[in-house]
Amino acid sequence: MESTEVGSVITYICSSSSASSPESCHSDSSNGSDQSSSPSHGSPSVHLHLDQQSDPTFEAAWQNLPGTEKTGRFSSAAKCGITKINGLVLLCKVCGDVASGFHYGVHACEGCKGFFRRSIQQNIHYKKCLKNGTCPIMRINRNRCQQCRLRKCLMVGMSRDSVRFGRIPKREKQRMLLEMQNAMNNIINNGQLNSQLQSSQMLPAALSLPINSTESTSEQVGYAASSSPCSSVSDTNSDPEPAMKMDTSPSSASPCASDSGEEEGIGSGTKAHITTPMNKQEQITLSADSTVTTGSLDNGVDQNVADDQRDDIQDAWNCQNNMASKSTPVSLGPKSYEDKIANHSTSRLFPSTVGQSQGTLRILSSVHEVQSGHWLRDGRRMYLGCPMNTAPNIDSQKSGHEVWDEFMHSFTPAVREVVEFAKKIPGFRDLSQHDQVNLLKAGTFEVLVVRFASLFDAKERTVTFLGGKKYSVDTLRSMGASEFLNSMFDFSEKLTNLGLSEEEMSLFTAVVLVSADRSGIENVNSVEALQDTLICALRNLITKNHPNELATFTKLLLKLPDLRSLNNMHSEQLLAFKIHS
Amino acid sequence: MESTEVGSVITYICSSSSASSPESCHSDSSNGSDQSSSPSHGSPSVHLHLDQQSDPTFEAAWQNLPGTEKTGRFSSAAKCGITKINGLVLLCKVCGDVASGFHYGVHACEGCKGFFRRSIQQNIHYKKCLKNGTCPIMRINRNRCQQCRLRKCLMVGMSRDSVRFGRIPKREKQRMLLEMQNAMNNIINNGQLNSQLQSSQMLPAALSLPINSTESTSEQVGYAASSSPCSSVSDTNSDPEPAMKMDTSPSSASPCASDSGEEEGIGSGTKAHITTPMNKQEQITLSADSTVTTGSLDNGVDQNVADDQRDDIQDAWNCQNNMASKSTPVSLGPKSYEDKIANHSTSRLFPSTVGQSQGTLRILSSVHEVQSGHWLRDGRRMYLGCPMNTAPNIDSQKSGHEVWDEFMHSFTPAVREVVEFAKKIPGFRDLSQHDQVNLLKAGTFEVLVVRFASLFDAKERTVTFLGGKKYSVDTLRSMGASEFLNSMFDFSEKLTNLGLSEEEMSLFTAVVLVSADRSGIENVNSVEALQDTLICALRNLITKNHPNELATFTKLLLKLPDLRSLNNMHSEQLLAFKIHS
DNA sequence: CAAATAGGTCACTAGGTCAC
DNA sequence: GTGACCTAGTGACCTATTTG
Repeated sequence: MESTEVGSVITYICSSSSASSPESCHSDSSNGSDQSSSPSHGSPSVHLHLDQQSDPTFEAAWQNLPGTEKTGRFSSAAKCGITKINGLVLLCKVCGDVASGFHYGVHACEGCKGFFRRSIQQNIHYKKCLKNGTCPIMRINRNRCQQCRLRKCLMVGMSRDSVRFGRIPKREKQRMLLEMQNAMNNIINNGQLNSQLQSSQMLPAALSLPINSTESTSEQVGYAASSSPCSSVSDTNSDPEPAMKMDTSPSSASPCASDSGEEEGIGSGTKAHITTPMNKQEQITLSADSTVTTGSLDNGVDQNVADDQRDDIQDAWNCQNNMASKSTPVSLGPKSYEDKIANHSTSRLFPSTVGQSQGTLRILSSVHEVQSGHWLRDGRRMYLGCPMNTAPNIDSQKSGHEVWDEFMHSFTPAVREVVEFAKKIPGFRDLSQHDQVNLLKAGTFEVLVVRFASLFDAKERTVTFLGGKKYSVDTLRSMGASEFLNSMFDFSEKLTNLGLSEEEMSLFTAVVLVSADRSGIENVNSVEALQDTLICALRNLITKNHPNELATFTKLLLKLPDLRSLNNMHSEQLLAFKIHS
Repeated sequence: MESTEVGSVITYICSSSSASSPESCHSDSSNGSDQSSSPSHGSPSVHLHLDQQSDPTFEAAWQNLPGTEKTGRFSSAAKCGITKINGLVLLCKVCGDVASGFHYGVHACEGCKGFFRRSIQQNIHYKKCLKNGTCPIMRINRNRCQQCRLRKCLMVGMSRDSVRFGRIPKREKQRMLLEMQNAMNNIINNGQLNSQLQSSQMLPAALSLPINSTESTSEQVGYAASSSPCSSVSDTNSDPEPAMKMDTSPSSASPCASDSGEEEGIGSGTKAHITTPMNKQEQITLSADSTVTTGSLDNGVDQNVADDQRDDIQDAWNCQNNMASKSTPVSLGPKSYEDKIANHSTSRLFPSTVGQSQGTLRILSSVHEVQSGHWLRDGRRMYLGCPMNTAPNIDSQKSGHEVWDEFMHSFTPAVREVVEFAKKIPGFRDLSQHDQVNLLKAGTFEVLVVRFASLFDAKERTVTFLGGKKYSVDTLRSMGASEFLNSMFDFSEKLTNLGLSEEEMSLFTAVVLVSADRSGIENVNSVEALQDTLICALRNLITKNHPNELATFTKLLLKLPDLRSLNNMHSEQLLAFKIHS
């Protein structure tokens, strides 16, 4: 059921380099192997990765695509078990695995093809599903419930009657191409579609998209998933009020108050205030509020904040990801926050010096590509692995699309908040754009961890999801990433135990961001200077508020390396989930 | 994380003996029925026994292999529950028994497979381990502690999500085979089998092997590559004097002096003193020191240090790597520090949940495996990428073996020193062995970075290698890893600029070690308590020595996240170099 | 013919069984 | 409970067949 829906989304993966996958190619048809989904069913849901190798026929259409440079390496593409259209790797409509072709009327992988064949050939009646026939069918669990798998096969349109033999008619190919182009265009030009894409891209989305998370009523806000589709919002330039309250009011003491006078406080100008849900109540409030907030979602696009820098940052980001996004809208897709994080580790893992021609290498890089493109179909996967999500997939009976939608809504605002928050940190905007972007790229996750620390209840061993539901660690653990979870709990517990006030937390958060990994920073000295200022302010603030200031301050600083480790674990976890398809 | 480490080892076990289990062969495919590979995750750790029966195709290639005597026992190999690749019997990643296949994402024996299945099917909660959850899991004792066995299963990556059905892709098989052949060839052709293996194991080597780094004349020392092959050294139990001076003399002020009296100093008992080359002179001094010390190396196997715990740690390590090393000497090889570090990132990258059966996945996993197997032939690669080496390979005209030998000699002492240093940190040995080992595994690199910071001359942009030669950044950069290099320079510069005294440096180093990544730590509270004590001592010391103590102290703490990032970059760099083959 | 797919094959594994 | 065996599947490859 859901894969398809998801399917409504097109997953374009930019494989700049190579062919994505792997495997042994054995089908000669390389390029244009597309096949569309002629069949009514699902064509729209073209799951695919953008692969460089493309069919000359369509080449023109895509030539502008970033990362489509042809290396010629796999141009043959021939004999690949992978089905591509124009470099777009198609995914199995049943389970999301890489499709090997158009089987029984649907793009499917070898596994689902074989399964369906056996099922109909022998007219097998599988034993009843134990879960009411609601099992999600994904690559990793497709073998757990045959009944549901078969149901899914039928649902997405597999049928003996839909078999298509022989070469793909040019017409169909053409049609398919058009369809894809339209989809692409929509993504590019349409504010809405965006919502889907953007959400998937997290950060960029946050940067360029208005969240209808709407203004925050008073305190906690918007993190809760707003189920209202943001599709209605088309104004990409509008700058909605950040879901997180960026308090500039006097109510929040200047974080940089430097009473001790040792160093000067940070500029008295703007002050960034990040509202963090520290207590249980607030936690709950959070959800409640968001709901409230949600009410005004659609209309609440906040145009007030003139955001001169937003675009710049977005651009910078694009540059970083070197996707030539501007010219090729499609590229927007892959440039996701998620990607960012993943690339984080990925890029380090496969530095330029590496991803060469070697077999192993090539494969790895291709995986990289693939993965980067998986944001869509892997949303689910990420969803599975990220406790920050609105709800674990376990109890989800929603369609993949709904789940995805929720997921995206739950995160976009938060990420955007981080960006907004950063921009209000005195001195942050004085850094070069390049450095601002890099700090955000490296530090957004860490900031979010700090901010959501209270959602992890170490005593009860539960995690309150952004949607307001609580889940036990065991439940979550069953979804994997247990080590990461443990670390998150440990961190959250320690941080919470410090009992920081909101302003202290805000200032600490600023320090976290400015302390992000320095690799890639142009002007390290500037960043360091800013960090010094912030740290000084933090120390002063804590000194003022806490009796045993030093200990608290020190402990706070010691949280930085922990955050760094969590960040790394998360990157790897993400990559894992992405790859795990 | 560690699961991998485990894996990282390639165990070539002479099947003749082992064969613990085997027996009933039932799979028809006898010979070539290997499976290898693929596996992702863990595979690297291709644990295998060399089995005689092998695929005729490859037979020739391996016939010379040591331990390949044919017993004929498994010659039939047909219908064996044993998984082989080319005659190499794969071992269970959980207990070391002979693997019957790739179960739940990991090569496992029938026993562990069944155990894991029952555990997850019935969601059994085993009763708590009586030994703190530190039970080593080996074939002979795997049934003694269910909790630990399950933990180990999870640790090595077993997961329902990692199931792989169907046949193993040819490519992967092929690749795996090649890897193994290379490794084997290296082992076989290279006389210094041991030296290679050992060096490749770094830490273990350091722990168990006497270094013949020979005496150093007066200046540069010990770390300097001693070209003498250590193969001659057979006394594994000898305990050479650590090259780094572990000063217990009063000369070095107690690092934990707590004048301020805010907190108690660390126990007045043992004091760890690490001599760090901060200035050029000292740099030399360092060498001198070590030299001096080194003088007693060959003969001076320092037996004084009654090292009761050393073996324990070694054992723990072995256990961790669960290679049944004891019985099979060869297995010792792969358990390397290098591997450790690499696995660090590797394992995180390809967690159990990941390495699936799917194409994309599978490939990744195989890469993972492959890489793990690279410890040997990649030694060179690491060499290339690590500026800490005695000399960059650029000017090296030596044979690969010599280079490798040098490399290993240059590092072994340093790593050993870290271990020795750790043991002298007041309170460190009070931690559980498991935690001691994990802290060392996670923190050794960071400690070395701190210690060698002065070797990076930011102003001149040169790096003084352990052999005493200086190289310009540009020269080094040409070998890749420039980002990493830059970060190393940045870090070193900042650290050096703080102008810390030796004792401050030592204490800081202790803090670094105890602040290592906590994931995988059993008793976080103990570690934290120790850290608190050390930090307090550090603060007091700095407060005493520096006017602007707070700033210095704060800056020092801010170095911790930087170190963490460097550590991660290094892991990735290592992995990259390894993969880059 | 070349391009593509249905179906066949069989290397492989999850789970079930049942003697210990 | 454990783990050697067995069975029902699973899915990577390959071949036969269809179609442009």
